[in-house]
Amino acid sequence: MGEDVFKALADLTRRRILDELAERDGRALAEICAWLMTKHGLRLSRQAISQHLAVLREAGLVVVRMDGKQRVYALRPEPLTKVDQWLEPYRMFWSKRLDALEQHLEENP
Amino acid sequence: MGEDVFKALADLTRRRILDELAERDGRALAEICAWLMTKHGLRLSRQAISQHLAVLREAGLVVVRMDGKQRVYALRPEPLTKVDQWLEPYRMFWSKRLDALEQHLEENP
DNA sequence: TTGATAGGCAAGCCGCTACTTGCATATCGT
DNA sequence: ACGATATGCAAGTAGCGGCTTGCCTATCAA
Repeated sequence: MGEDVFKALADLTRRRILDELAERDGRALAEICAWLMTKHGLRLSRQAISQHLAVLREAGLVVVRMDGKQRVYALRPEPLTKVDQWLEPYRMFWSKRLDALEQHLEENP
Repeated sequence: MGEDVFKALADLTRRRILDELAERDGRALAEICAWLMTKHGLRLSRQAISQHLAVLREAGLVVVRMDGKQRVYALRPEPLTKVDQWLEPYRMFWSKRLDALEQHLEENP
């Protein structure tokens, strides 16, 4: 737990898993697998996805709930605030350019 | 160019370099090195930092300007908007509480 | 109980990545 | 022109990360 969130997000498949959980939270491994296959055409073994989920769990981005013989994965977006906070000082940079653009358009209609 | 921004951000040292450039933009390699050493106690060779900067350049997060025998690196935060955009759907999760608080305050002034 | 379903654990493979070392190149000062 | 400064390029290494395969466990259904 508490592993680097940025590293967890570095992998596209893991981001897709999070996206999937953001849309429909509380899904079993098999469901996530099937969804990745159909939507993104990924051909990954069940274990591959399972290991990705383990990484997400390490980063605290996901929690598991036992439900019968299924393990239901649920999104836990709190660690993403660290990314959001890190991003914060940079936001002024691209808002500055937008401001400059706006001003330019106002002065040159 | 156009390499994965998320992968570029996965490394702590690279994030620190960006942070440094965000504070004081347009710095030479030697300056960045010295700063990382003193502030974070890192013991990395000049080449290591140089390679990190190459990765950041690949990701479009940094541009280089030749200035005499120095190469001045400048921040280019635009690619970070991709991270910001990806983060967007998740913001509602942690802003829900703030929204609820606001609504409560509006209804109970 | 037996079989089928759902998934974790462990070991191995391979490519990528962070880092180092050594060499080459270009610019500035003298 | 020469040495010092500032940096890139190339090759090599060690380790990590993503993936597969094989085996084991646990739960449900008949």
